[in-house]
Amino acid sequence: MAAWLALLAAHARATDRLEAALTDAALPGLAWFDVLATIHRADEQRLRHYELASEMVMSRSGLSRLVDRIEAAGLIERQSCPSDRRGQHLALTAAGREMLERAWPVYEAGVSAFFSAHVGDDVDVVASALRRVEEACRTPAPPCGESAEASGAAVLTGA
Amino acid sequence: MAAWLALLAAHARATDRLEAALTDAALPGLAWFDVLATIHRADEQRLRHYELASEMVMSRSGLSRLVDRIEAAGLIERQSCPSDRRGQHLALTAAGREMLERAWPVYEAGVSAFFSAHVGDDVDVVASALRRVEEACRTPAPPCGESAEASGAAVLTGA
DNA sequence: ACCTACTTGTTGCGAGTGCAACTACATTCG
DNA sequence: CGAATGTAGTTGCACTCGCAACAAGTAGGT
Repeated sequence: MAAWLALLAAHARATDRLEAALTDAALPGLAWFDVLATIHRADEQRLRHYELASEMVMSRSGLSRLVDRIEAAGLIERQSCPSDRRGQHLALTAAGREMLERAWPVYEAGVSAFFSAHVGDDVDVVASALRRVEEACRTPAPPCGESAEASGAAVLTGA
Repeated sequence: MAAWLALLAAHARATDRLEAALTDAALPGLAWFDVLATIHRADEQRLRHYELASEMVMSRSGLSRLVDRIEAAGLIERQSCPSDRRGQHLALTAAGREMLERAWPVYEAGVSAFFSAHVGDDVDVVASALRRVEEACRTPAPPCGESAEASGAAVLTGA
């Protein structure tokens, strides 16, 4: 429980600081950066809308408006998808790639200063533990319970 | 950096799940719970507004409105403070204490199911690492730099 | 005492988000 | 083929939050 409270507090403080650092550098916020970086990591540098929604933890409507804003800023563009006429590919523009390259060092330095430096040698342990948490919390609610016996809190596992 | 991404993802997924569990149980969300629990932890079960704001990571305006809502629900009450006539003490009502007792088991079970269970034996290492991060990110910008030499990213430490 | 500077909490406003409803398209089944 | 069901993305609405501006009160200097 103490660890959980520490997670909440550390996340809140660190993202606050990082956001402030990005703003000070006249760069877009974490949400924009996350979109740009996620698209950049994708295979062909482009992603379907729903793929992005599953990577980021965000509703489709929120993501739709976020994409609107980033597109209006000229950093990404919507490309109609030939194989599925209702879908769209999201791709970085040249300006988007440039922005990402410009923001990356600031982001990296911020993470280092506000997070990595204080975690120190425990970084691997922390990373793997948090990855386990993320992995376990990824499935929202598969209606048939295949994990309804682990803890006494069956109600909490999705049912 | 991988650890940072894991922190972001784990936090987002876990809080999402926990929030959903609270909603399913017809309980108030994490923010309300945080306020109630923080007041409960305080010495005389009451806190000044600004003390609460420094515990939670929230602006004064946001907190003011949040307190409005919780007070309207009858869970806390504003008491004028005798020693400082502009300030107010925030205290739990009987309904607030009852709500906290009712929410606590659900919250605890959720943290256990979505977080603690997956962290496992590394819980102490993770907790202390995250506490270090929180501690270091707490001070927003003390104008005189007493820590402007630790990393090369002097710009990021508050200046 | 009085004036200035700071602190505490509230309010107008704009920005961002989720839910539910919607359109458009795809897929499946009769 | 044609209807029913499911999926992708957008939009109306309400809600929450932070910033800047504000009223009320305190603290310090002359």
